[in-house]
Amino acid sequence: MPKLPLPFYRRSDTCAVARELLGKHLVTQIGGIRTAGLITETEAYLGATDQACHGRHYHRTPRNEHMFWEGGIAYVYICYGIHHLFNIVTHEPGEPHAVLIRAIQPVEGVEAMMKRRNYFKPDKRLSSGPGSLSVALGITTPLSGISLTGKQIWIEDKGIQVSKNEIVTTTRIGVESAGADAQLPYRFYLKDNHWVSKRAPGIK
DNA sequence: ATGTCGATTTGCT
DNA sequence: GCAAATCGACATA
Repeated sequence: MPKLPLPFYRRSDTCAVARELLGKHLVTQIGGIRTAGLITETEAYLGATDQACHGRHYHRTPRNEHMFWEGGIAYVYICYGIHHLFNIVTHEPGEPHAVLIRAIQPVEGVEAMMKRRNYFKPDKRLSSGPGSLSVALGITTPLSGISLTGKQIWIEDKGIQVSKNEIVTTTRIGVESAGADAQLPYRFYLKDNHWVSKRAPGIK
């Protein structure tokens, strides 16, 4: 199955990338183990002008350096000291845009995911939430900056069609400190899908 | 140097 | 339902 090519990521419309990633497969081949899941939930972070984005005002640090690189690479950072959050960098070099992958539905290597997570039974918590899916797929900060056309992490299009009315668009999680930008509708998830971290109020 | 807080998860009260 | 876990960035000293 072919990997999504670089032009898919190198667009300036990061929200479009975030929406189109829904229904695609996120695949990792780490430590000789292949694991994959269907992307069910994403968030867009729109660079210099987005107050919730690590790259706001083009502010550059060792942690967020990879956000400024070319679209089509991984940006992995640590949150709350323990969680490794996986993002896909979009846009041209110099514009710190990215899509946070917030949840997946396990498809391949479920046994390996359960082992990594120390679970004995499949459970929604296995990979619904950005920190937990990173553990399930074996994604850690040393992988930040690697290409998504390489041999460790990539996206595959399985031809699953996601129509507009199957996508819930709502506000991002945990960005209260971003002021007015916390209200921006930059979070997307598959309606009716079990493997989503949190549902928007009143939406099944 | 020290303290606070975050794109979160978990176990225990 | 709450608080601990504990890295990197930043503010204050």
